[in-house]
Amino acid sequence: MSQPKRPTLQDVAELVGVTKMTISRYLRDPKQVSEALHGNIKDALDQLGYIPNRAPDILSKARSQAIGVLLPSISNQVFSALIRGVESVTEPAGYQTLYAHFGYDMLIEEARVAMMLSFHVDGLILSESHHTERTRRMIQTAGIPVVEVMETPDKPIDLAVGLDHTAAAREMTEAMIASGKRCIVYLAARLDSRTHQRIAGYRQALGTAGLTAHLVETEAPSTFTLGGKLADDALARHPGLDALFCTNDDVAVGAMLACQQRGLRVPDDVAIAGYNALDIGKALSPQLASVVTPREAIGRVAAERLLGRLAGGDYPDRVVDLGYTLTLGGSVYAANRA
Amino acid sequence: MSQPKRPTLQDVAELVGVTKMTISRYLRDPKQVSEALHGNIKDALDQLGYIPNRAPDILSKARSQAIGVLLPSISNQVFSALIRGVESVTEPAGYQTLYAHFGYDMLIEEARVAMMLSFHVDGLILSESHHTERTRRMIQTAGIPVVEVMETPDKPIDLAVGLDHTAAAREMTEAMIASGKRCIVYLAARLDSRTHQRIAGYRQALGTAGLTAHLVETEAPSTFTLGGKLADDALARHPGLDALFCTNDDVAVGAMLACQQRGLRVPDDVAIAGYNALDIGKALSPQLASVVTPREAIGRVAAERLLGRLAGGDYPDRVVDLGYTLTLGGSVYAANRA
DNA sequence: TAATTCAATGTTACCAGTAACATTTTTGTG
DNA sequence: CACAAAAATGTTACTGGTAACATTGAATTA
Repeated sequence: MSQPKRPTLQDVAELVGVTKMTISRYLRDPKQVSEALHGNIKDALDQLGYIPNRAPDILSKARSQAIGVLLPSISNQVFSALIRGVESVTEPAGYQTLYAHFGYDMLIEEARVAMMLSFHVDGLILSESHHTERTRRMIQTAGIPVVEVMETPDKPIDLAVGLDHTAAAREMTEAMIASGKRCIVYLAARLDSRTHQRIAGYRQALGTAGLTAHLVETEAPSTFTLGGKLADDALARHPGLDALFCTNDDVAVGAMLACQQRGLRVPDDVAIAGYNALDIGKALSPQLASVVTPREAIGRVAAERLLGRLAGGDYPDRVVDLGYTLTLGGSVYAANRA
Repeated sequence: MSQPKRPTLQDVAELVGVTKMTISRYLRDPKQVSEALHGNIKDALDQLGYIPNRAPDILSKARSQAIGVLLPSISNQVFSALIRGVESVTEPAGYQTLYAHFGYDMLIEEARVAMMLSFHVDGLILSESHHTERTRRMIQTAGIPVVEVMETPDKPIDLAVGLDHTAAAREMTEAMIASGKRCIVYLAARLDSRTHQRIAGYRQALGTAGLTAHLVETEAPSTFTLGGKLADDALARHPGLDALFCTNDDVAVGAMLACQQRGLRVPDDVAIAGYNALDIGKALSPQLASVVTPREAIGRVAAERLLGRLAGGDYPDRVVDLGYTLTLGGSVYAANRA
């Protein structure tokens, strides 16, 4: 259909009557070119519809001016704030941001990392801290900076920014115990590494208090309706339960609605806690108790450090812990109840 | 840190003792290389940690084997199914899928299209049907196939796969009227083109029935808590309202919870309808009435046609309408109520 | 056994932007 | 006005995978 092939800098240069180097300079920094040419170059660029082409200078090992972000799942509310934080830094710095997702699967992650590297991204943000050996080697070989986000791994590939999920889950469990609950069941969906860390924190708190852990778990990805099913299972298997600690807010919302539909009062009969403090929790009555994670800040700091590395910066403290807070009013402590 | 620079095909070739052309052939199709060499090549590839490099053949106008997908917002539940559909086609076909998001902003979309084109994606999937003139021109100039998804535009850039939002909203409104509702208020958030189409359908149905349209709207992006606020506003401004048609399920869930917290019975006092049929709607009681949109199918068909175009295929019927269905039981008709 | 065919591998050229260096033009100053 | 300094523009070389064509050598056939 469109016969006039994609124009090159050469085409633009010929139209203006200069060499392509001058056009290249204009594109990178107009101040390097005499003002007299600005108008002509702009017109020619516009007339031909020039589209930048990163391939040549990616090839001659300049930089791509792009960073890659790998997400376990696109369309997960948890990551929208992370992305906002990342782009609040990369955008003004003139870096493009490319996304891919790997469905919580290390082998797919490996393939996605290979793709990102095949496009010569200048840096990577990974949102998991468990990788295949080949993934680590590829990144090492590519020699680009990497930031692992969300967790605080013992052995980061390069840098890491996150929070201590074990501590957060422990503190939430302790709060439930402090409110008088004695039979706290943990509802777990997809058993990724962060879920395991949360379960560990939950177990620690129960152990210290001399209470028993009860897990109701599934490999299925978490959804609201799954939360309802898990709550039903928990009530059937542990009739004496007086609290549910859910691995995330999706499950918690489903669980809370299911409990209320059975006529159980929250938090008096059953306390319920979630994780991540999504907006939906605030729309419920009582409001959902949850762990507030600093996702936007994590994205921002991760991007700052990544770009810092690209600028030659050094970060001796390779792992940053940005902490968390708890919102307990509502479905755990009745105090703030509407 | 890693001084041994990224290995090239040349490095691998020298290790094996052949030319890089042989390695290139092995990578693209091992059958083209004698079996005797397979083991050696594999070992060398592994030992050096070779990472594919798309820049050279992108440059020499071969293809990138990647397609770009532009989403209004990453982390929107609506698009997870779309992506699943897309990748169910692109993955087996050996195409990589790159994502970017533009926050419902045509100018940001323009920048993202430019980025995708600067990386020489072979095709694009756009999830909006309104674009800047420059965006259209760039795509035209690049000469790559494009599929616009979700809507059924009158003048697609190239191909389009979606559904008729006006008809869907009209039918949902008609169903509410048929159930006896007379004062149906539309709750609208972010006024993107699909929202406008839905509002048009809502107005058509009301007009035909001789009823009056009432809009409560905001430019803010939709959230669950926003749904609650909009419902409160609607109840204050239209005390006689007996139904709420919400522009999407997020708003509808917030609205329904807010109504129930005020002691209103759903659907007897207030019927509530959403749009998109997300999982959360099924966790509510009564279940949320909604418009079921074939998002996964849209993604699949869009990707099939995009790859078809790349293979030289032609599609005289440029726009495909994949339809919709309504789920009415629950928050509109009490019939299926739990 | 010579001629033919084909599989396996090698050779060459190419893509387009830009870093580094070279040259030309303009500006500034005594 | 001459000459140095600075600004503007030009020239050259480089990047690495692969299409297209060339060559080699082994197998097959008349």
